[in-house]
Amino acid sequence: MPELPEVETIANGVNERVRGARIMSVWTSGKPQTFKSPEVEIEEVLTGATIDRVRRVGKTIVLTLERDADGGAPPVPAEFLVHLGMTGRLLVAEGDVPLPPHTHAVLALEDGREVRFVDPRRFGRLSVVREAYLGPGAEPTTIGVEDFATLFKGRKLAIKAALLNQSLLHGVGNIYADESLFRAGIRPTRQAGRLTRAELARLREALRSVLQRAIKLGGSSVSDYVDAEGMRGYFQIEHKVYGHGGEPCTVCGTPIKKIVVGGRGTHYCPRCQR
DNA sequence: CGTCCCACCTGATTGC
DNA sequence: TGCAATCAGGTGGGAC
Repeated sequence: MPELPEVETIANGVNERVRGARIMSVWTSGKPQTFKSPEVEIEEVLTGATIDRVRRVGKTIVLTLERDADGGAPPVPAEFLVHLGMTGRLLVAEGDVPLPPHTHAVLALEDGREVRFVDPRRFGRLSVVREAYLGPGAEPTTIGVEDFATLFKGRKLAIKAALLNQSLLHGVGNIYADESLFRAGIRPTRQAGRLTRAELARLREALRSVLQRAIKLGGSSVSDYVDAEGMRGYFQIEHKVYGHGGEPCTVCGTPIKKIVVGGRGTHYCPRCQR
């Protein structure tokens, strides 16, 4: 479901609500696939900890934890990592509101509220790490033009597939890959290593502006995405190609094509994107 | 190592 | 209406 702008919206929302709150108890569902760290370890690290802050790294929501030194506590620093997969949600709710189906973790806070992880398809992952989490790749909203160009040098795969590779840039997913390639006028099937300097510069700028605009609008709500407060985003209104296969291009009127690149549905304008 | 493809899940939508 | 096929915002592992 969520890419960088959606994850950032959720992380910021959760941060505002639970920053400084203390976790009194933890419940986990026991679905093994959901937990990248052992459930007992997650429960042990989280229970009694204070949430120092919540931020986004790539597509991962990171909760930085703090503990009193005298509590028989595990070593600081510790971070709780929430990856939402396709359908994951991280919600803050009053404890007396019934748990939605497919809830896999509940952090009960001191004041009666709960942080809940809900994920029907179970592609999401929860884990704890003992050091500051940096993510697998470079940050697309701040990367410089030189570093951006270096990422793709000598690569033979399609630029669309390269944009989705989280160990190069992290945070870019299917929607924003298609939308940034459209705005940069680059066909998704082009070999990454064969883009010109000018095209790479355009792509970096398009990516950055699309991501920042989407963050401003609270992300894209394609089907059921909602932020920590249950609010939808509005960037889907500005999608030019994603989800518009067969419709006329807003720039030239040519029908938008939908093909498969790197196993993912890929939308582009055959006239505007070369 | 780089690249490709599929499995991992459930639910919504499409098509017969 | 009913049911099967198809598709979905992501990743990670195995094959080559």
